[in-house]
Amino acid sequence: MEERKNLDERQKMTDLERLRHSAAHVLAAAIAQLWPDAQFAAGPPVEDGFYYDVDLKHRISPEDFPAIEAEMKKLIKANQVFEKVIVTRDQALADAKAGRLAALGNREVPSKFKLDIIEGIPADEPVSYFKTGEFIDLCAGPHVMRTGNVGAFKVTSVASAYYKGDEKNSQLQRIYGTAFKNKTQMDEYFTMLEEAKKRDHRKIGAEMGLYVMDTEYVGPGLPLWLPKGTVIVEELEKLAKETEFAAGYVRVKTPHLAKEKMYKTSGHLPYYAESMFPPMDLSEDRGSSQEAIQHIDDVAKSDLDFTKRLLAIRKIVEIEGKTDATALKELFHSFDEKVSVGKKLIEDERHGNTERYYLKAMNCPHHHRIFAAEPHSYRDLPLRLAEYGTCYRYEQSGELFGLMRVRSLNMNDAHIYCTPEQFASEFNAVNEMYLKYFKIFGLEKYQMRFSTSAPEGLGKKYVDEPALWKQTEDMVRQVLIDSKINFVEVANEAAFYGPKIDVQVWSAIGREFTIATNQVDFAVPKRFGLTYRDKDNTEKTPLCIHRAPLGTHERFIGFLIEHYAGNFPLWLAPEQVRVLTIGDEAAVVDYANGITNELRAQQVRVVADCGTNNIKGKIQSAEVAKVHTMLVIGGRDLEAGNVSVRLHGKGNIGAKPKAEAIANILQAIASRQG
RNA sequence: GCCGGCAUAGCUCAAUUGGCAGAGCAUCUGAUUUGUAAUCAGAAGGUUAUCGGUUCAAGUCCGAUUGCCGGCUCCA
Repeated sequence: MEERKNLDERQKMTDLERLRHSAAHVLAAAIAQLWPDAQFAAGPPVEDGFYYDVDLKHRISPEDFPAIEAEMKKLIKANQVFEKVIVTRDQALADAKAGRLAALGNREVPSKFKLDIIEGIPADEPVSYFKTGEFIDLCAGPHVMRTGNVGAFKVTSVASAYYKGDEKNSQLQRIYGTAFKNKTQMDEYFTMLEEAKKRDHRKIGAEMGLYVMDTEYVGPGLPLWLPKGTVIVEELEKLAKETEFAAGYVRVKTPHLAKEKMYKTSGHLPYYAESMFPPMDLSEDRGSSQEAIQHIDDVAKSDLDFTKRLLAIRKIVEIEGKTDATALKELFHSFDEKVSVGKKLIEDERHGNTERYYLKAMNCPHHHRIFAAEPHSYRDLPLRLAEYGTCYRYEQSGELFGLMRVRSLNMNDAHIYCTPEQFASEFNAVNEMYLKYFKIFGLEKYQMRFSTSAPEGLGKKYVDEPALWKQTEDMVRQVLIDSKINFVEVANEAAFYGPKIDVQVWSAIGREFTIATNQVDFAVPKRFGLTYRDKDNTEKTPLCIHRAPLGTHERFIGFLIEHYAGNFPLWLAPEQVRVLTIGDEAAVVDYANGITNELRAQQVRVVADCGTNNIKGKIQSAEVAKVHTMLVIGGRDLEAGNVSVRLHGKGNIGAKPKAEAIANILQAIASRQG
């Protein structure tokens, strides 16, 4: 559920947010005009505009937008004043019951969501309305002065959302719109959207042949990297490996799955099981499990009242492997006799000869076992284990999104085991590495989101180690402050094992992406009993830093596609150079092939186009394929020992001696520039 | 997973009230011998996502399934 903003925070709204918030009221008033029985929930400004959640029998569709916009236009033209009215709590409750809130007049049914919201307003906060004409809405403000201040607006889409974001609550229609001071700014916004659409990684990825989703044979969210996409994958790996090698990392390789014991020990199962693929059961003797299920089925049949709960247990036994005795007691206490048999079977199963394997959703436990494989002295630390590890996460079907949200992912992962004394410099070095990468990719805008725990989550969402939480959070905060890195702190979003930093970057067209992560782990190494021998000859548990500066191949490349609009710099370009001949005279073709071979011998990704097509056609196809550098070769070039260089999107830059052109290409690739 | 929308050739899109599935690009064949963003001609390409239903007749109407898209919740 979204945190409720207090009045101080509300006053901090920017002018644009205020305008959009007001536009949301105008939208609600327009909808109330068209459908008087509409029940409104909340209508805040959001990043690109605003929305209002409404409960309405009529399904609003894009076909309704013109009518809604027309109503809004009338209200804006009327230039109604946003009039703030402070009311007593009783008055507000009475009005809500009379259906008067978020409405044009009294109604037969109460304004149910507003009623609920009033009840949630803290006692020390005043209750206020905003009135525009006959439309009265419960609202703390702030607003613009008049509806006429909403200069330009558009209703953009409709989607569904749960009341207060909780799936247990009723489902509402969320009407999205956007608003700006004037039409010029709104046009700029829509131009940006158009640009984003053109740069959509799914579109460009398909056009350039970078990856495909074979949902029929492989599965949704499981991308296949085509040869051209694999080039990018491997160039990024090369960059990461070089950078990590220089920073003192060592590389390891681990399998894609592990026994259940791994994730029971790590503590991931209770926190993370939902996000993992269901386990593979390799038990030699599955009898007990089958028997338990059979028994439970029989019990279920024997008493319909309990069917539902029994099926829930059956599911737990069958899938989750959770056989919590307390939960069983609670559910079955009135069923002692029947249940005792089932319980016994389940216990047998738990202690039985089970072999359950999970596809790994993260690499850390494997790395922990590598740490555990050999004894360590404080002299070995920090130990930095790096791996481009393939993980599998069972993302909900509705979450999958091109390369940005997938079920198989390759993480630029590493785990740094260090002493508390080493922590600050190690953590800082990781942050420095991020900045280094940002420079290479030309990312000017970034922000680190520092996520901390919340006291009420200890023992539930987070491991119950209050002292360690405080200690590590303080350490991280200090590093961030000392290094003057741009960061914001958000409470209650940490990983279960420690505070974390998510790195947000903005692409060339200003869209935000969460790319990388950097997490502190003071809990899991302890659970695996990892230790090193310290100077004082005692065994101590190391701290662990999880870090993934390039996130996953999948998301990072998705981001890069948009960032570069598919026009990759030379070092990343799937096809770096294409040699184009003018005609197919043998001498010209020989010269072209010679250049092609020379480049290929230097590891340059080069293709020769020596066919009989005319040069315009060859250039057209090279440009469409976003080939970075085109070397055009005709009789003139052959005679002079030149090549004519043409750069994608930049046009012809003229003839150059062959050796010079090749040297320039090699230099640009080696320096990862251009 | 939930709500809503969508699904026609490799890609982008056509197909009148239900009445013979079609075009451009890409592909293949041949011709064209060309100086910086598309040379010409021909061929091939389809159980209209899948399964079921209504109908004399279904790409078109109805139902289910799968996938994708926009959101919600979640997240690298």
